[in-house]
Amino acid sequence: MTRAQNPDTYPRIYRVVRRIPRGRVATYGQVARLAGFPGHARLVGYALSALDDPSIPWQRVINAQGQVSERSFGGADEFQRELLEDEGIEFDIRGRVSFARYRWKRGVA
DNA sequence: AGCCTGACTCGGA
DNA sequence: CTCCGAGCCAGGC
Repeated sequence: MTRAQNPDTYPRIYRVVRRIPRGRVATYGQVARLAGFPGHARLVGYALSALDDPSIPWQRVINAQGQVSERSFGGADEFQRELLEDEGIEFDIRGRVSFARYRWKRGVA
């Protein structure tokens, strides 16, 4: 069965994202793995793009390079960075965050 | 059905 | 460290 055919797929992803603490970040691949879909990072990005629930801290999910992924639809990436900076996360000159300092270690918050 | 695209990642050059 | 190509799933045409 494909993920989309399973109505529980997106909720599982959202449940994981919801556990990311304030001031921490996780990668798409990390979320996919924790949700039970190892190797399917794109599925997470897809699920988040379809997200409409404001209670989900989608801004804490970034790519494996430690950067906020750029959107085709303008502004959302800048908004995401602002939200993260408000949580105390710092970006370097290249727009990357330090995983050593901010990466969410599942459960060990 | 085939082809393209996108909020991705990884390994090799 | 950066750049490419391949592998990945879902949606729209």
